[in-house]
Amino acid sequence: MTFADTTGKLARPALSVELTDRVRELIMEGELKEGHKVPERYLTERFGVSRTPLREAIKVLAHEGFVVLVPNRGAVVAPQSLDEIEEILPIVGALEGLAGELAAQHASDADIRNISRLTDRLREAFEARDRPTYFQINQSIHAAIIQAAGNPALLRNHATFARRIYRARYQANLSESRWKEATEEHEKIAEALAARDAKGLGELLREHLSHKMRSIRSALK
Amino acid sequence: MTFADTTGKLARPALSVELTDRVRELIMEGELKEGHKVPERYLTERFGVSRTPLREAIKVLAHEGFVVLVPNRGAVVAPQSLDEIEEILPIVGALEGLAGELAAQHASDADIRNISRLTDRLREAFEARDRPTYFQINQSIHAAIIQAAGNPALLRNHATFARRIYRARYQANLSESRWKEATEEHEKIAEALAARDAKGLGELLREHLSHKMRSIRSALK
DNA sequence: TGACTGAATTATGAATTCATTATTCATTTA
DNA sequence: TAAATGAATAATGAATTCATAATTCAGTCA
Repeated sequence: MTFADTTGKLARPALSVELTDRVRELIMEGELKEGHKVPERYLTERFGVSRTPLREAIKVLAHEGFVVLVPNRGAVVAPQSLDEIEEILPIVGALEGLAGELAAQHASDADIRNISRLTDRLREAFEARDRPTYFQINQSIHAAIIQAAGNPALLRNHATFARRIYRARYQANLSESRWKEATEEHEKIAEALAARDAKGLGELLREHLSHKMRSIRSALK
Repeated sequence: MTFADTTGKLARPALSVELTDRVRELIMEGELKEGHKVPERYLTERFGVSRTPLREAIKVLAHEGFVVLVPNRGAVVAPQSLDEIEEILPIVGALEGLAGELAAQHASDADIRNISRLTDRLREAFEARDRPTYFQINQSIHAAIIQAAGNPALLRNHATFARRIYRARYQANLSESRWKEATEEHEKIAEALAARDAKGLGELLREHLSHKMRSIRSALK
């Protein structure tokens, strides 16, 4: 007997899994505000479920770091302090650095072309000073590199951490000079990938994220 | 109103948190065998709890990757294939590399002396060809470096991944030549830390783990 | 007024119950 | 005999119930 699911559709996922994603979105979108309690009753009514699967979801979100459990007082949305970001962003950097090394080894030529093309568009968005487009392409590039690494556990773990600093990473205003520098770093990243320079790409990505950290730090202070 | 807990003892942690640790131990010790179902009924009776907190624990373990949820068929202990290890160990390497960089910056002088002393004892255990002691000290050194990094999120995340490959990492027999090499690497690691060479230490740790991966791969093939 | 007390209310943590889905196993049929 | 059927059994997912802890709030007293 095997669990292989050739249809992929007959059994729908457990409610708690669905709820984990939905509640996480509420936190990321800021509807559930940091420092506030997670309103169990409201959420069960909103999603039309009982407390059991919701509480399972909250346990998982606590493990991801989105909420903090307080014994006998439920869960509180974890605050997004600068300290939090200083903790998380270096981890994202280490993971993206590894992703770069793996991507340099495992990426398909199509992956590389795709990232190269995205990098060209990133440059165009910078030249046009089009921030929303820039951020969106930037995000696509980082996602594509993680994807190209071909390591599912890395992909999942990165996603968890990246989501926690999503706003800081993509909504922090960056200075003109840092913006230019970041664009140039992305071009070097695309080159290292095309050259399949694993070590170099890993190093470039770690530095890129480290610069990003510096930029956020100065913006928030 | 604040949640500060000056006593740290009055409220005991939720059952589900306790159960997460207990069940994880059962998996790590091999009592719950990979590929087998997680026996809900047996575990509730063994621990004297109801299914509710146990199932919350299982959800968290699924998120950690120790078990896999199968809709309407409960949870299965995740297999420890070579593929799994090939996925996880590089992530541990990236995290330890970061830990090294941070430790080089933030470690106290006492931390450094402690790790240096442990490294001396590691050398002695190698000279005596005392594998159990070597493995135990080895583990202490890696744990001390992560600790010294002073990043709680990194500590937690590393622990989760490290536990998943615990057996492979510390019980895989290593060859005489690799053993010698690993011991020497540890001495370089201690030196780089003493010199507070962040980049160098990060690089050394990433390489150390990468060699470990190679050693496990050849042992399991 | 303003801090304190304690009953009423509410929320939480956990056990239990219930509906649904999977599994087992005896029986039938080719 | 071997495969197929379907009733009986067991396990799962989710809702509900229950005991306990926290919070609120009216009343008391300085």
